[in-house]
Amino acid sequence: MSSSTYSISDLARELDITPRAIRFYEEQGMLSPERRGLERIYSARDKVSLKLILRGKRIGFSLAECKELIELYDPASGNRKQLETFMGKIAERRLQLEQQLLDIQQMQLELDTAEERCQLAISETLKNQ
Amino acid sequence: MSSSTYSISDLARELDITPRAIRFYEEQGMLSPERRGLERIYSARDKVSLKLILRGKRIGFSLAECKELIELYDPASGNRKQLETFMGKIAERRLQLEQQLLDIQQMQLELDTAEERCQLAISETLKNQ
DNA sequence: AACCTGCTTTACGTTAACGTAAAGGCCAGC
DNA sequence: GCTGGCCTTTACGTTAACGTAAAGCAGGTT
Repeated sequence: MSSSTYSISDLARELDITPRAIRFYEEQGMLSPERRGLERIYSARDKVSLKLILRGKRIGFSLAECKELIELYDPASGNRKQLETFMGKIAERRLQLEQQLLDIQQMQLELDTAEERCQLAISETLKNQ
Repeated sequence: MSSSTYSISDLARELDITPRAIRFYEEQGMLSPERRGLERIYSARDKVSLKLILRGKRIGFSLAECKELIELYDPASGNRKQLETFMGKIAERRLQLEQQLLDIQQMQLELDTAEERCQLAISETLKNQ
């Protein structure tokens, strides 16, 4: 009960993922929770890692990339080259995002005209009934 | 040579995808090019479909969703319910994009401080040499 | 005729990110 | 002492989106 520890299902519920996923992330070396016997005991730090994973995923990073992301938060890693590499990836993803925005805007325009055509067709159909 | 027809490798080069991918899209019912014997002959319309697929993918749509997207451009499809369904998906993706932007901004902030800490650590190291 | 180039089909392989089933340990409550 | 819940491990299964290898046709070149 020491204020900020969690069971696996605690975290699963709170972060809205399955226990299986959490164990999988551990299997991939992204987490290493304490153990009480067999039971996993997660710390606040583990929770932060999990949140990083989820955020990374939302942005479109692979789990491997999310792992690098977590390692940046590891005090043991003062590696500068890695940091720069990673900032590069962030930049890439930014460019991708911009492209996605353009794509969405373009689609929006096209859907607008498609919708017009569609509604026109519908009203024509109604007339002839 | 009738002005706007293409071979599979023409399109592959131009759109920067593999012939294998193009055939795969056909296998999924997203394309149905003419044939001259066995050889596939692509029209301008096929090219548009391919571009729609690629744009859809960039936005993060699955091929199945891209297929729906293409069907919206099919004159045979004046189906309104489908259109509304699809506009819904677009809206969803928009929300996702907004979340992605927030995530990236958040990461950016955190990386900024991480970078500071890192450079501080580096300069400390240099002092001690 | 031999060869090369580009196209074709068939079909098994691959990667990521888990899902899911089977089998069992540990403890609270009835 | 048994049931129910939550935890565990092991291990095979799944989906998407192609990759890749094998084998062969068809047409132009040397």
